[in-house]
Amino acid sequence: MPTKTFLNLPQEKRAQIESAAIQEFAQKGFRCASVNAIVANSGIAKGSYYQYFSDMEDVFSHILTIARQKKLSLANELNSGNGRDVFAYLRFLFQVEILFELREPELAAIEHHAYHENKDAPDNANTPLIGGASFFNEFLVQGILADDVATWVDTKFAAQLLGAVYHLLTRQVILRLGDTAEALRSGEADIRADPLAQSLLDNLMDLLEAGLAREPAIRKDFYSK
Amino acid sequence: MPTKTFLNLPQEKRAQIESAAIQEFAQKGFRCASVNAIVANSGIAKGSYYQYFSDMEDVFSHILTIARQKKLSLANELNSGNGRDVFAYLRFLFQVEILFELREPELAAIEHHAYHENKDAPDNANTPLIGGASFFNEFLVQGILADDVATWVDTKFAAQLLGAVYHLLTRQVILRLGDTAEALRSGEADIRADPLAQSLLDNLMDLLEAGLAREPAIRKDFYSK
Amino acid sequence: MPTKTFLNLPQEKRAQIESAAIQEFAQKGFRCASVNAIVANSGIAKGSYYQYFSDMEDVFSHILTIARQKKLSLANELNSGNGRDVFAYLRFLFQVEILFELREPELAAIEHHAYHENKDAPDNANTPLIGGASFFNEFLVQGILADDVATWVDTKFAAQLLGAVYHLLTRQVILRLGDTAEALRSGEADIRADPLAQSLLDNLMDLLEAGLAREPAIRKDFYSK
Amino acid sequence: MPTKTFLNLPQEKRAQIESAAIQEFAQKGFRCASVNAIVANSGIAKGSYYQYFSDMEDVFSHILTIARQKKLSLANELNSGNGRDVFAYLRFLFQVEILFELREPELAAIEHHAYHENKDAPDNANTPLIGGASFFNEFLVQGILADDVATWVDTKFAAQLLGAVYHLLTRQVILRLGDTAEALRSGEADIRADPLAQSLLDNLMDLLEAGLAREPAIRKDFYSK
DNA sequence: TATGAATGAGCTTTCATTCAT
DNA sequence: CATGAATGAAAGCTCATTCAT
Repeated sequence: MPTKTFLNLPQEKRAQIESAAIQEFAQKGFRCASVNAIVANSGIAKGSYYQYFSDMEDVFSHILTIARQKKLSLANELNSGNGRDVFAYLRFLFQVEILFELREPELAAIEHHAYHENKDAPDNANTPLIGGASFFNEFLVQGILADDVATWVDTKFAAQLLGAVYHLLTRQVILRLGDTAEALRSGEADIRADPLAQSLLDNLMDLLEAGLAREPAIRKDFYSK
Repeated sequence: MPTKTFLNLPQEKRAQIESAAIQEFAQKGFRCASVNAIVANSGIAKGSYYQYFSDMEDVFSHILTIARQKKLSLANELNSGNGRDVFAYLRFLFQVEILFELREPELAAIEHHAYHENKDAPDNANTPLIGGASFFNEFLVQGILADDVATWVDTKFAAQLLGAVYHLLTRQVILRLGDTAEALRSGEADIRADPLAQSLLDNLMDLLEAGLAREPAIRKDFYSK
Repeated sequence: MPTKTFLNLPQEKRAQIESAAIQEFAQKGFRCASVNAIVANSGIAKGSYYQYFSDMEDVFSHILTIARQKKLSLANELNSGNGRDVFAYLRFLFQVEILFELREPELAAIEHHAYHENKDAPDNANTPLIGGASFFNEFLVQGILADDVATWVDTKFAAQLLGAVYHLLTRQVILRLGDTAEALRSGEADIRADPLAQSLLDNLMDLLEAGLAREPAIRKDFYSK
Repeated sequence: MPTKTFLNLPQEKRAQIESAAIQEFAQKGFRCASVNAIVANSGIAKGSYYQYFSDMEDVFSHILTIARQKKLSLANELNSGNGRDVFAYLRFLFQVEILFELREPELAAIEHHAYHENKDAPDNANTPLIGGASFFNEFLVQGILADDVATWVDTKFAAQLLGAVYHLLTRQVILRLGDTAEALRSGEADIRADPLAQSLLDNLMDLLEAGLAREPAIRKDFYSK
């Protein structure tokens, strides 16, 4: 955890340092990140860095926490209510991730790195980790209980699948968005209403849902309509 | 590309160097790999390294080519004939990948690293890249033509999905294999006949196929049998 | 000398700081001691250190003074009266040193360090330095005057010898004490009465006394045989 | 142990590096010695240092070996034959040490540091360690066997005494030598013949010998008188 | 062609000291 | 008076690369 010294820093300075760290981690991931680069980009003295953080892990998990919080607040911002079925919620989660990737591409990149390096922030952090394997496992278990997900599904296995999709496919969605991406990023367009985004999400959800939902045949009818 | 000097090296010495590089890349990936470590583990002189390779990229793509070849020969070894439909072939591909991960864990790790770092070997390489996005895209296109894959499927999109699964889920399968893994690795057991392995593959294919195949309802009948 | 500010500190706080410094000097000696370590272990602010002491020398000689005082009070505690001859007194001094090493091992270590680094506290200190060369020289001079020490003895020379023994042999004595050491340390046993301790002191004194006493000629005769 | 690279260095360069290391260790001892200082004084690149030595221990024990060898060759140079009794040999050893201190003051200082920091070179070194506790212990055991040393002497204990004297008193002897020191150092005067040196040695030996020789009882009688 | 010594920039980390609050 | 944030120099050590042999 960052030292009290760091947490008491004037907002501006703190942001500067965090931004430098984010930039570094986004480019190089945790394993190749360099203290020197962070120090150089944040404009602080080298000695100061070590008064704020004990080591690289320290900064990294701090940044991951920031990422979680940002994503969480984005989710809250986007949330239109509850009472949705599991797949609707999954769709919602993907929307959040897409927006997160658009608005905070560096933080998203860091989370992806963390996912592949198995460097998720420790579980004891207050904010839950959206997109991790255990998150999706719990999600699927709930889905089965709610009768949304087929009982034959191996939840741990499928959770891995969802995790993979979550971390690798949203980027693909964004590539397809083209100019719309900028509009979504700036808030000019609403992802919940944008036709292109929704059509891409349809596509993604079909891929997943048809394999997970109880009655894919019904939707097939819909598509073949 | 490695220099002619390197390619003319006695087989044994070449293997030594390649092995050292493989070990290094498997541990640290491309970005964090160190020349020093490779040289130290290969028992060659520091200067020799620079006479064999122009830079780190050079070694890396050479190793990737080796990985491709090893996987390809494994595929050939496992291949029992043709005439299969697309999903049977996909199932076959996963079997190959699982075996590859068991037999050449370091090379597999390197491929995964490469996949996530977007460091696939250049396209001009002779051997095709099994598991890349363009590979799966072509695969799905053929699937549609063969009437195995639903026409509504966005192939590029689904190819990404397959890639993600391919690189992230085989490891999960292996975890489930338990002791069987060793038997498969040693050749004592045949993955094409092993009940546990096949049951896990069923699981995996169901997840994918039900979402991709034309008539998932039919299989549902099978499961509910 | 520590600043007035330091000397006016509440007893408890002062003790805390001194204890931290003692610990540091005992471990690393004067030359390798670190300001950071002292500050960290004493729980005071970094800036405060520089308000209490001008530099490292300052702390060090302050600690040496403490050591002298502690040893002196130990000597007084142990002292059973006067009127002893010089060798009896020397024996007494060794007892003090042994007890000091047992009861204040860190302070003793610091004194040893100081002795070998020629970092005795400055002479202007009020408390005399037991164990220094000039102390033993004066001691021997008195011994000659009292007719206890042979006149042919070069006092400055022999003082060095006593100093060396004093700083290097007491530790050896302690090693021989075994379990008795703990009893002496705790006060459970009295060094003046303990048979093992006294026997070791006999040994030590024999080594010294036989060489310092009045009539080497007798022994000379023996050698010239 | 220094690397082969170092041992193959041109004599001149090696000497330069060793000299820098010697200077550093003589000033600061092992614990406070700095790689940077050695590098700076030897005129080599920082990277080169680490190609020669693995760490500070490495250089240090190399230097200690040099010291032993130099002292040994000095002993051989000075040696006038054998068949001496133990005390004559001890006297010889002190002569060697005094000359060593005069001719190689830095190496001598390093040995003293090592003695007090318990950093003697490992025993597996080929050259024996003159002046260590185990050396003197063996020496005294031989003395008893040869009937030169009194049987009541606790050899381990007395060995510590001799070690202390050896490392702390020779310097004192040198202080007394005054101008003669320079003559001895340059070889102009022979320590074996110089009256002042011999008289100081007489003094030193009297101090030791009278305490170690056969018949303390005689002196005891004197004291009990 | 093979070698491995040489190098200085770079790394992470600790240091003693200052100074505004 | 007490504080502790700020700092840059310096610590030990690794790095990729060159080049003379």
